[in-house]
Amino acid sequence: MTIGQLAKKTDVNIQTIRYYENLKLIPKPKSEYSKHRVYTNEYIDRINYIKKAKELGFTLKEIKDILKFDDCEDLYELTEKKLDEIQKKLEIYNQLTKKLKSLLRICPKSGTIENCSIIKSISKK
Amino acid sequence: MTIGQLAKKTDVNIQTIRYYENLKLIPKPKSEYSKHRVYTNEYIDRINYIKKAKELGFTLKEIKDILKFDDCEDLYELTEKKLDEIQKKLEIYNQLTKKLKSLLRICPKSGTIENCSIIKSISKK
DNA sequence: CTTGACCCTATACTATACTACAGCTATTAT
DNA sequence: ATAATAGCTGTAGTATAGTATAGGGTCAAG
Repeated sequence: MTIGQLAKKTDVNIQTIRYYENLKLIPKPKSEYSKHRVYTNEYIDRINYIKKAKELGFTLKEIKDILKFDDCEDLYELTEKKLDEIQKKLEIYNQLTKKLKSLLRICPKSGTIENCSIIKSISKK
Repeated sequence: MTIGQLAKKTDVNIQTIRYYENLKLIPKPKSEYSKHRVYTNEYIDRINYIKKAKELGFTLKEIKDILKFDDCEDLYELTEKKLDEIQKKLEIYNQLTKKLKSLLRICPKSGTIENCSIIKSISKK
């Protein structure tokens, strides 16, 4: 399979595949009879794996680590850490939602900026 | 007030203040008797305003726009858009939390990676 | 009037995750 | 055999929000 075909099958950009290769997220394919990269089907799995892990909130750096793990506990800890991070973000976004909603509720939606409640709220120290 | 004093009072890096000036988030201070930047107290307010707006989830680019608004409706719309964005992120993070929690629940926490449920989950297509 | 602390500009670097482009080469189809 | 298509490397650019550094200049105190 060429890089273009792999790109289509995984719905990932060609450049991105080469970028992942540079970051050593995927191995350089052995392309004995060609000067172009020749991929096997395993590469589809590998890239889908990376995509899945990204969806789970892992960074590329962390994914590189995951791919090297051979001890389950390390991954457990990383997943716990990740959950923690995400819950912190959740809290921030929950607060933000409340704040913005209340700003929108009290906004007259018209008039000049001088009387704008949103501006007033931002200006408060 | 010098830039160093302003930096201390607002708890913002000196370089960051100059960076904001470059982005035109804060005006160049008129420093008639000096070749250094001389700030008035208004600059403290301005920078705190920027910090507040950042907390509300606005990007620097958006804050620049907010600072130029003279119509309340424009800001209302931007705030609505921002709320929408944040709610989308909230949803993603909520789903992520559920997923990661269930991964951690079923993880044996020990043993080799071959039987790891987290890995298995990531590998699922 | 010198010295030390602070400030100046401009440029480069950080992190993250790509994306684009120039200039060239390989492969495939006709 | 030739042309079209696709691939190659290496470098640079994108976005976001800064931080760091080199090589100077300025200011205030003693």
